[in-house]
Amino acid sequence: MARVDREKRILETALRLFAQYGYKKTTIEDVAGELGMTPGNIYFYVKNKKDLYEKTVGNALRHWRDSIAEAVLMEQGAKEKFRVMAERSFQYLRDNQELLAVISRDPDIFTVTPGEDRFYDINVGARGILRNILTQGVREKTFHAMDIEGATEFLFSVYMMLLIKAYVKPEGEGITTMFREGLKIISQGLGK
Amino acid sequence: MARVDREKRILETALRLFAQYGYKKTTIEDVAGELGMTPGNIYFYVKNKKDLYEKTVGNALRHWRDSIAEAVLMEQGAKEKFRVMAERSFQYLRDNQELLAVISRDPDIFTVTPGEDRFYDINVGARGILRNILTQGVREKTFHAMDIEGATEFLFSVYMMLLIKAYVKPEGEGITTMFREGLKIISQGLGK
Amino acid sequence: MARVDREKRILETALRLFAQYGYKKTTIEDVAGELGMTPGNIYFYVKNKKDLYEKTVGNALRHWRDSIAEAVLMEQGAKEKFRVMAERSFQYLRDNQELLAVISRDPDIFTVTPGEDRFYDINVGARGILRNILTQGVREKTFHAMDIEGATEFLFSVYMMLLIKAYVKPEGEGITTMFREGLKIISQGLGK
Amino acid sequence: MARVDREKRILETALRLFAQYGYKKTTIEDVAGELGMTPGNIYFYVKNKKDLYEKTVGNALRHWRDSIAEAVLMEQGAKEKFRVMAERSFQYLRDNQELLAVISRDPDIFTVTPGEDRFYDINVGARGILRNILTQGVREKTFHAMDIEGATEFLFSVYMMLLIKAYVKPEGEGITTMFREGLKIISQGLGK
DNA sequence: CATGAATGAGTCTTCATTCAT
DNA sequence: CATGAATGAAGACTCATTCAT
Repeated sequence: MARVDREKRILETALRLFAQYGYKKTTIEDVAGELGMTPGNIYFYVKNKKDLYEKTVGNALRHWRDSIAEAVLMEQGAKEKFRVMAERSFQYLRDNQELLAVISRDPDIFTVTPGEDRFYDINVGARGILRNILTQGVREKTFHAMDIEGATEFLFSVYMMLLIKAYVKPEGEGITTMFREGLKIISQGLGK
Repeated sequence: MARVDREKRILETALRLFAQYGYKKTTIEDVAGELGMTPGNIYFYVKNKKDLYEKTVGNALRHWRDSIAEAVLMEQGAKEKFRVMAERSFQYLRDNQELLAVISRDPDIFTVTPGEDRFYDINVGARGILRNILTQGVREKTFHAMDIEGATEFLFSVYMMLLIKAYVKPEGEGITTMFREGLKIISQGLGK
Repeated sequence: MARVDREKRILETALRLFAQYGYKKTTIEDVAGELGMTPGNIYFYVKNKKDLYEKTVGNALRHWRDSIAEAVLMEQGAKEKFRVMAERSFQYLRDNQELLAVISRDPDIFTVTPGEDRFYDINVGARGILRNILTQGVREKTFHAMDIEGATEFLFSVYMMLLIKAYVKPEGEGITTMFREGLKIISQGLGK
Repeated sequence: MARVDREKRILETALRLFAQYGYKKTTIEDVAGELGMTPGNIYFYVKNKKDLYEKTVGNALRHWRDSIAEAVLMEQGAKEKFRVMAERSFQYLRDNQELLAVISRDPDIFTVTPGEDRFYDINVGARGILRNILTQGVREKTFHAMDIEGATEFLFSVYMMLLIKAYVKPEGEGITTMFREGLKIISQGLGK
């Protein structure tokens, strides 16, 4: 029990530091120091610096994806599901801006490279949620007919970009109008 | 003359290496070696590594912006200008993927932070082109009424994102359908 | 009983690992892991890493020496004894190549340093067997007259070297002809 | 000129330290400190710690081999050449016991592994000298007929072993008689 | 007896930067 | 202008060893 707790604390601390300083500038010593332990001891829980990073990000992504999936499950219609998905993502990342900062520094996290993907299953899961909603919407005739794969990828990317802009680099209030306009354009383009 | 030429060669080489390896992993020695000179000598042209990076990126961005401005000037209608702007960006970056790769690694390049902006004037110029087109389109009633600032920011970001996806991280042919679907949604949302 | 058994298993495992990786690269954790125990627990049976090494080697050398002594006891003539000694060494080490590998990595094992010798008594015992045979051979006039001490040391060293070459670093079949030629030269030089 | 000199000094110092402490326990800092330079600067001349070791040993072996080759060239008959080769090796290593110590710690230096050999050409060269002498001796009927390859390998190994015993681990005066007896046996076995 | 966890001292290696020549 | 050489500070990683539980 204790072991798992300590590992959890390490991953949380690492997430915060990676978010703040980036991979290169975050040292193992930083992480250890913050937790009142020694650098060497980190290696008891983690193989590598890279391993620490990957465990940290994977962990955070998994929580995020699960939170969204859970929220979507409670709705019925495609439009509702789409709205809830957007809202929950928005809220979740508002409360977990460290994850967002890490994503913004390393957008390859969401790149589904054919073959060797660091977070393959998580990525597949995240896109799967969106894909299901679009599929349902087209079937219900709530959405225009569309190429599901392409639209999924596009919306996923646009949405992540918007969130990053919104939270990570808040350029004054301009962000709000950008948001509003962007969603308007997307909605007009998407729905019937 | 010689001095300027040599500086130009340095910036070109640096761009290629920053694009390929990123800021941290590109060493001054890499740049020097590629040019057949010594690390020490680089410091004759540049104050430090960060200075080299900023000169390199600024230089490349300026060329890009000028190329687009020039193309837009030749057209009359807003729709035409919009189309030409998109096309020229597309072509220019197809031929200068190094710039794109650098942008993709450091998206803050386009963040217009009030006050301390590394590439403030270039960013203002680039957005200015798009803003003018949208303004003209709304005036001509070719486009829906919209909040110009917000829409500019949104479209600018989406377009950069699409280009990065297209050129920097080509995920097979999936990118093509994503492109098609994305543009369709945007067009439906934008035009009347 | 249990205690002794566990210690025995530790020494056997350690021998295998020291043989494969050498002293420095063999970690206490390696040994413990191989046995399904923890590094800390090793220290219950052994004072030190060095202590582990010395117990391990000493143990293996003792078995080897005893096996040879036993075989030699069964023969009468010096020539027979010499032959049996060589054969038994050959066979024993063929079945215990780990010991050989350790010797080959740390030939000082056989160095009889006056005073502080890690394996003094074992070394004395091993050479004693050979010395007795030579002494008997000279007395029986089966062998040339010789300086017993010098010849013992020489033959002991050559024989160990041959075995190491044969088993530890088999350089293809070249080793066979080297063996044949070497023994021929030695025999011609030794016997009448 | 200066560069080569400094590299030479590094290799000489490294040889002394590797001889005294072995590969693992010799630190880059030791080498640098001994020369009044910083660890980092060593890496200006050498890629790696392993690279330093290999350059060091290769350099020393080459000198040794050349010295012997030179001496052998001055003699005519096979017996003379054999004697001179032995003598010169003996003398050379008496004056360069650091090389000998390194060899004794890492006998694989002389292992001609099929394919990837760290000191392949030097090994081939060294054995070549001995092989030529044996060939000539057999042709001149000064030596018994023999398998040249096998005999070369055997004598090479025995000789190296004797030298190591003689210089690296001098076990009192016993070594002298061992030497005498060993050479007597070998000579009786070799010559007619 | 055994273990999990922690420590601390070492060691290699990288690289931006400087500067005498 | 250019170079070769040097520095110094940082940072990742290893592992023997200890000890409370």
